[in-house]
Amino acid sequence: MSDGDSGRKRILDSAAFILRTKGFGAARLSEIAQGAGMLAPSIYHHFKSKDEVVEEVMLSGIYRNTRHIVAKVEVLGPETAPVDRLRAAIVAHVEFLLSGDDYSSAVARSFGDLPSEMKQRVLAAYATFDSYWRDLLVAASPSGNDAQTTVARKFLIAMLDSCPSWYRAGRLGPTQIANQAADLFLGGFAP
Amino acid sequence: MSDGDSGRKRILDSAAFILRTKGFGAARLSEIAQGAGMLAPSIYHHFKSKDEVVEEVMLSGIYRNTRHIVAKVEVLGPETAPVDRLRAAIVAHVEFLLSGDDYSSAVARSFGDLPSEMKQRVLAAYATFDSYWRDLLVAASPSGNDAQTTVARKFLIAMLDSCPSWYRAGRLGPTQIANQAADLFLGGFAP
DNA sequence: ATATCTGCCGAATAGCCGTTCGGGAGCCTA
DNA sequence: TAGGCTCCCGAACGGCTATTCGGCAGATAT
Repeated sequence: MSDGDSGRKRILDSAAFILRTKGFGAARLSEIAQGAGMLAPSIYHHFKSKDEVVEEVMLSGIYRNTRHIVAKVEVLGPETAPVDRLRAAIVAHVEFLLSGDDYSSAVARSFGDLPSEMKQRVLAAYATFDSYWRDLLVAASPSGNDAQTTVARKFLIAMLDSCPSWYRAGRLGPTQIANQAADLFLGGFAP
Repeated sequence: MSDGDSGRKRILDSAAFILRTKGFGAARLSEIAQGAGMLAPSIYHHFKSKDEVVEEVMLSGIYRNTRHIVAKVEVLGPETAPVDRLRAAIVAHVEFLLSGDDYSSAVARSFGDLPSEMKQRVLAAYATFDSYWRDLLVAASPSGNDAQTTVARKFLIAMLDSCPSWYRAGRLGPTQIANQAADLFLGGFAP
């Protein structure tokens, strides 16, 4: 959010921050504008509506989150065990969320509250993200049961996405939380 | 929500349903009133403000959810292993959420979006619920590490609370989902 | 210097939503 | 019959918010 950035980017950065911290329902255009160093009407010079700003934040969040995870997984050798690929994805997702990326956190926080019309449009982009997780889980699944991995995926993503809502910088760093998430999901709490 | 109920209860039931399905940010007083079979101003005969309605829904949701879980756990004999007590709690929580209790689902969905002032008040009631989980986890924890069980608790509750947002009645019933949640959390995905 | 384009502001508007107020219908009590 | 109480409605108000519009400063170009 430095002053050198273009007005458009400043608006998106500010909106991502607001959506992450306050959620969609409490995101006011005036506050987004303030974070971008301008007043509310000035936003309309860059965007057609408030919803357009929000939608672009959501799409950016999904894209960059997906890119980050895929990169961290695919950097592993092709002979890496599926479980280790899944572990890498979990760690990458949590670290990305907790490292302070407002866009991905905004998605985790506000996606469920989006107006249904916008939600369906964003869902198309989300499908890429979702199916990547599906492939990872299916490959690593011992049982191979389809319904089970689907439910497990829902649980996993909900679990990981909750991080930004309760994590506070303290004794445990993002990497430790990320590894614990992987241990917990893969190995269980009381094996 | 039958017609025989008092106006006050009809309002609370309707509000719980709205909060569960649309979330706090999109909950309109007019829609709550409509679900209760009346018009918006009539609500003020029973409650002082919209926030008061919401707060009572949250408190009821927490109370009845806690009661339900505690009952299902404490019915087990005193010699039941801690892991089995934890398992019973997980199953009870998921079943309660998915059985269609709007109050507990409303808490799971809308608690994070509450205005901070109300949130702190509700948090006091939530502490009972939270500490019960803490005790269950500590007792069942193999490591006994405090920070680890705290993080595990956050992950667990987030995981379970997400159920109402993605569950659709179909092949898998609430009980099956509940058992799978317990298996997943306790045993892990790829042990 | 004139014209033009970009990026922003000030003022104003329209709509939605929570809230207030006065009153009316039904019912119980005396 | 008269009074009072419960529960609800109709109308209206005020505040907040997204949005529109006209204009102005600064940079750039001609």
